[in-house]
Amino acid sequence: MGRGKIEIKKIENATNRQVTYSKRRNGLFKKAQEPTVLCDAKVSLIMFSSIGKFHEFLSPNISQRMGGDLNELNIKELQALEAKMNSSLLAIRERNV
Amino acid sequence: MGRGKIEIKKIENATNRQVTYSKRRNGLFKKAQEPTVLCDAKVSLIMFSSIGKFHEFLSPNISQRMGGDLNELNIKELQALEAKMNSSLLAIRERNV
DNA sequence: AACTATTTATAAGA
DNA sequence: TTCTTATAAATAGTT
Repeated sequence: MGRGKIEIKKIENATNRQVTYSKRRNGLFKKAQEPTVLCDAKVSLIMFSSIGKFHEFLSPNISQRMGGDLNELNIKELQALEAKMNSSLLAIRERNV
Repeated sequence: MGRGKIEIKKIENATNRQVTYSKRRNGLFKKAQEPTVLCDAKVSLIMFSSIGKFHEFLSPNISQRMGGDLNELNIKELQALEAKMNSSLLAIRERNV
């Protein structure tokens, strides 16, 4: 990466840490989106920065994506998972975390 | 990437699609783990392959990670989010999706 | 599973 | 913050 290899350890300077977080968040979101297209995968990605800022990526509706491959019971479980995650995310958004 | 640029569109061959899913899942999990160390971030990553196989990455306990930076109300919200996600994940694991 | 030619991501600098 | 660019890292196609 960049101008020379880095160690994977906490970046102590808060400004540099935030800059790296933003850059890597962008990269990670792109890397999360691509297999949803290439591989017909479902991906849910939730991130909090060290100062508690919240970001998420969710691939499109899970029952549409998985519809041909899973039986009806599994689809219901997946929908229940998605509903619970969505309600949790809504709760946290309302608190403006 | 690799031997020539690729288009981001669904890989039609099922074997190639599964191979690419596995390679990219490994890469994505590494990319998800690094900012938890570098940037003191919290990351939750959930993936389903096109055949419904489930994989996840969760960074360590959120209240420990965020403890110094958020007020008590925010910590409780985050713990509630984590608890709901964990119960959802447990439910889906029990169905062996 | 491993290799490797290329593309992609990104750390540091401007 | 946004852009550049030198270098490290990821990976598609191949073996």
